[in-house]
Amino acid sequence: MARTNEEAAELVQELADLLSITGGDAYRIRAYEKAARAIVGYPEDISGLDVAGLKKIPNVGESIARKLADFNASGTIRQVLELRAQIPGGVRALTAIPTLGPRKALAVYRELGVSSVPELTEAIEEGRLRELPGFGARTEENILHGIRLMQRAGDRVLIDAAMELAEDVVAALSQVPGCLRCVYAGSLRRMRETIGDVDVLAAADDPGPLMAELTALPLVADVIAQGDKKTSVRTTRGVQVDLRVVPPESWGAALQYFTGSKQHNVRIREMAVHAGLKLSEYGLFDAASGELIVSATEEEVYRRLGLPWIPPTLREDTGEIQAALDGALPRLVTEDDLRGDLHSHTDLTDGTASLEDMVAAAAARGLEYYAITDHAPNLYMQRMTDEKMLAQRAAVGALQRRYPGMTLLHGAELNIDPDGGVDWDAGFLAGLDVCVASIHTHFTQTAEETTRRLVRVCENPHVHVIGHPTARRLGRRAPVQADWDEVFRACAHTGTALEVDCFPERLDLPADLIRRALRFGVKFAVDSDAHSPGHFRNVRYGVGTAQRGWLTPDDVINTWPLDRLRGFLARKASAA
DNA sequence: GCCGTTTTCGGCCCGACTGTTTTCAGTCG
Repeated sequence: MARTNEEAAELVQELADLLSITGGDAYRIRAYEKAARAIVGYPEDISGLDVAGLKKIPNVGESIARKLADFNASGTIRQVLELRAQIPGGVRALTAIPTLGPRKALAVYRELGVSSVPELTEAIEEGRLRELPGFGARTEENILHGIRLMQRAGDRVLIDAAMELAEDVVAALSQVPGCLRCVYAGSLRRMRETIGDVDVLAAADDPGPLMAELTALPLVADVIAQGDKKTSVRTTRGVQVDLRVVPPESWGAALQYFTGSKQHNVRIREMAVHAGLKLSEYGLFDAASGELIVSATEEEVYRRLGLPWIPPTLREDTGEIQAALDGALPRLVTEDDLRGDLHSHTDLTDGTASLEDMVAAAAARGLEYYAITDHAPNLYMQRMTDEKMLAQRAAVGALQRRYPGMTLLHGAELNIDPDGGVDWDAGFLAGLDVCVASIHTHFTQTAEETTRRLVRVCENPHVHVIGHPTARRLGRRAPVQADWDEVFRACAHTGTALEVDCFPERLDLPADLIRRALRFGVKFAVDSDAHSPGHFRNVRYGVGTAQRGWLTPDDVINTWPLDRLRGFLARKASAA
């Protein structure tokens, strides 16, 4: 169901992008963008809605509702097709390059005929770009830097896109008669933040029908390879899907093998060799006799090697095997462990849902406590004021009466200024239950400056959580540079938690830094940063990242009972 | 194009920063 909304939202967003290139009214473009975000976040599947139902989506009025009805009927939007005919798709792709927006994209297309990233790179290398009015050497340099940033993400896709694709494929294949089991494996099962290709594993005595079903899926653009054991396809969005079909008795060994990582498997196979065994995707065998020992479940395979089952999110050969041998594997935090959420937005700032709808959705998640933390005034575009904040506090208080089972917390997402200060003074901040503070500007300070900035904000007695600490956006913006050990030391010392932001393009703090911070005794908050109810779906990815950072429930303050959490929040203020 | 305790028109996401310019356009959050 999520996909319908996302496909529709993508078309509306494309409409906004194309209009911004052709030069439409800015407010109209913004209206499309707002609607697109609201559609993604809308909890209901829009495919079953008529015009009247569609108009209930925030920021969707008569005109966009009719376009969505058009989409429901035909799978596309007529105006999008018309605009695509005027502007090549490659030109829109150019606007994905950081520092290159719609106006510059149109200029290079009109003046130089450039309509793809490779053509743009070539034009820059030939020095043709700097000839255009409004362009110069620095512009060329910045664009090249932006292209490199994009290419570092390479052909990998964000985890949510890969996950939705994998779940669709698994659902389709599971329906095939003779399919005994079907799951996704590979880096997706390990919850890597970006995914190169999607690995799907199935068990069946006869692979034929499964291979046929995969190649016949509507999302398949072309078939790369097709055989008895393995079939590879590329989807219409350019993602490769590999399907492996194994006999049912090999299931455990195959799942272990295709989950990886490669490095983890190398170590595990070495252990097998030392024990006089041989491990392959078909099972664990006696090396001498070739006799099958175990293969049905992952647990059996690990156990026969003297190991407990190792969670997929830890299988990176970064110490998990030794920990398993020592009986010291962490009890990883799960989505079920989360009692609360400490970072979310409403339409008072840049969220797309009302306070009432966000709180209702939080209650539906079964949360015991939920913090509303809209943006603070220094992020000027959000137009927050003291008055709005106080009015929201009153509204939260009134709403609390309707939710006896869930405690509402009122807070804010503060902006960390270049020196480590925040939006409000101590007096105003003292009236808030919880404060997240985040970097939203000045991303290119030196490491020394950013370190000082973050340490200083930790020392603020009213700041409880540092939001998306590296401020990275995968494929869009590099992380800020800092002496992280110094920051972690300050967090531990001051009792400031670090956020694990669940947005797929953030997943910030990243797993490797989480693990490093853990050594300093830092606590964490796994937060949705939801701007609409639909964003609560992202929590699984943040939990995956937390697991990759080896976090246990005790490390994550929003798994704690409310009393313990309040103690953590209060200790900071009382230290002032 | 959306929205409305400012209600069917006239607001709406404003200000900083960068790089290119001699006064401002484009991009970003």
